[in-house]
Amino acid sequence: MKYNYADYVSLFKAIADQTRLNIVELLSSGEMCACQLLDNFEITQPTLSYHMKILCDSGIVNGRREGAWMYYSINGAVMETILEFLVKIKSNKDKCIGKPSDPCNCK
Amino acid sequence: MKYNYADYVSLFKAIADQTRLNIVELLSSGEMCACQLLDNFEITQPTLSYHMKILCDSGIVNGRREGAWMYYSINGAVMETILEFLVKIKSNKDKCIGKPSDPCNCK
DNA sequence: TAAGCATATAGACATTTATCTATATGCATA
DNA sequence: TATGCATATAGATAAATGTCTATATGCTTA
Repeated sequence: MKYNYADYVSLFKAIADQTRLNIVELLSSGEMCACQLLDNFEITQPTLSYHMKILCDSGIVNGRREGAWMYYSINGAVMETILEFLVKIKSNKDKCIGKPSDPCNCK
Repeated sequence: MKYNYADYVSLFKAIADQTRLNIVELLSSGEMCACQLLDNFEITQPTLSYHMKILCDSGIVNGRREGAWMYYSINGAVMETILEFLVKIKSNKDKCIGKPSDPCNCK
């Protein structure tokens, strides 16, 4: 899948929230159902549902329905995509050997 | 430096904005001064200043004053910290061989 | 020291976000 | 099929966010 700029922003937005980052951490140890997740927070069920929608829409989390239950898990491929993006940003500078520190040419 | 939970949230918040993610990408090719950055956007100088404060406060970007000018650059160590955090989240699941898929025990 | 430029801060404001309560939907089972 | 449980959606609302204009601060140089 090809990611554009706005996609990356929505990926980072998805994990730029205390509750959602916590959810992602919980899911990192394996699939969990919504009610199990809910036990870990002081939020209402509709609020969890709202957060899960944001996480699923971003692609970071996969949802799987099994009867009445929803099971959620981390999407490893999307995590990999984020990692590659950050590695690229981090290493661009390192690769640039002997870059002249251009003086600011503001008039 | 030791990072806690709220720190990671503020790191992701810092790059969870179109303008700021763009700034970070620009800085990935090396140090730039504020006025150079400003040229790349359709925002006012105070708005850039607001974004740079968020990026610097998070730690992702370093600021260096040289007379009247501010020079900004990526903080590689902090980028590395983010990467390690995401790698941990991604790999937790992979490491878990033969994990029983616990049935949901909601009553 | 006075003027000018680069950057930061303050205050106002519109938009977005996270949360709740109430209610709808949809599956399972008595 | 009627009831109950798991989850989703709608609507309201308070707080946070991103942007602007106006102004302050602070360095540099004529």
